[in-house]
Amino acid sequence: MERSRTAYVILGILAFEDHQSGYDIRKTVECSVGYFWGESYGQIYPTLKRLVAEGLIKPSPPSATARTKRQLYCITPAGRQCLQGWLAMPYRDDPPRDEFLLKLFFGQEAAPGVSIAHLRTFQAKNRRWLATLLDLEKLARANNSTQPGFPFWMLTLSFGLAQLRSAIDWSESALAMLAAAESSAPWQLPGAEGSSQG
Amino acid sequence: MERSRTAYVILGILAFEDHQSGYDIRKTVECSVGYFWGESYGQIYPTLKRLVAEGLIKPSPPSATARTKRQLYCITPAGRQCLQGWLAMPYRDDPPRDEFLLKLFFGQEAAPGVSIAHLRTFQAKNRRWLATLLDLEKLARANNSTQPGFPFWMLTLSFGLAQLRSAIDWSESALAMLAAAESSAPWQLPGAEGSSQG
DNA sequence: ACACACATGTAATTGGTTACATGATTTC
DNA sequence: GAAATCATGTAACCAATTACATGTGTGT
Repeated sequence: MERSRTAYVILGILAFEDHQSGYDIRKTVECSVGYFWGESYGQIYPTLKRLVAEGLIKPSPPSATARTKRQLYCITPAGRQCLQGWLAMPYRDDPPRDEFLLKLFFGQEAAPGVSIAHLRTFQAKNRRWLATLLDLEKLARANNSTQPGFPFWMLTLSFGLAQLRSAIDWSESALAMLAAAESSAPWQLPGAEGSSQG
Repeated sequence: MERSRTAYVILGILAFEDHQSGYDIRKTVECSVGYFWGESYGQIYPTLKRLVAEGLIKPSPPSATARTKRQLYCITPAGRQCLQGWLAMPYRDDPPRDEFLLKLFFGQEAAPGVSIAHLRTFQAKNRRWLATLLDLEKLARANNSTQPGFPFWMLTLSFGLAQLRSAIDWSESALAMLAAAESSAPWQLPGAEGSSQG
């Protein structure tokens, strides 16, 4: 019963905006749930066919005004029901995987400066994300605030903002700590030449 | 050059504590980086063999006091160097994947109460994690505070604590919001019978 | 006609989990 | 010596990415 979650993402996206192509769906995913979910074409197109075969979505007839051959889809009642069923099931936690934290954890084994560099990258990425989400928020408030799903979108958005702010704050103090430690005590590395001066 | 990260996790673990078996390593992973990384046996054992073949780790001879046949390993100088090389490379961001947020995002399509239930689960899980990390922190401060890697461990730990606290705070307000919305306006679902009172 | 971006699709690969099978140690 | 747990390993499977191949529309 439990299949690839790509199917449900597609259903979810089509549920609040019908008549999208695979390409459209990918883009919609990117700029709505992109902060916490991703889908690739290699996953989307096959799934679209399967969903059609199962009657959960159907190709929508090209509208009179359409001047391209792109295949658009819309969700069927069965599709909505399927989506609803999935939503009601307990969510599953994907295995945690954060390579940044992993490298930081092993920081003692790294050459001097490595962890600081990672931290700076991390900080920059998080700031960029923060800016993106803030833009998105403004945009959403302006254009979509009457949509029925709006409160839920805002919820996930505010989660992202909170996490990012907390991550950025943490990275500040972490950087301060590492910088202080490095200048005061350029620690020995078991197998690295201790030459690079502070 | 870039291979499965399992290899580096193993190297990293052995780098600060030698003479561990595959089983040990798994356990060590779980209770050190478990908050943000996981490894399965199916991944660890084959990798151990490969690492031996490549000379990055080696089986340690059973000590005189050992009374079991478990195979222990230690890291070689080449292994340390390999680890160091990997640590110095930019970390890669794994594709984001958070099913909880996904379901919350589609909350409008869900039956009443579903999102609230997910939120409560989320909150409970986060509180449990928080307790776990706090325990871990106490333990680490008591036993390992003189270890050279300690500052880095604390860094990842404090990151986890900050993220969890922010997540819990958010979940409080999110729950409040949803509860208010549900009681004031039990919204219509497009395809659900609108019977359930309150 | 040509170039370029838009759009769709597929095949190969992979990193990883799960489930299963089995052996070794301890405990009662 | 039977049961329970510790420990090692493998085989099957799977979701998902990547790279690639190709078609389609648009602007010049």
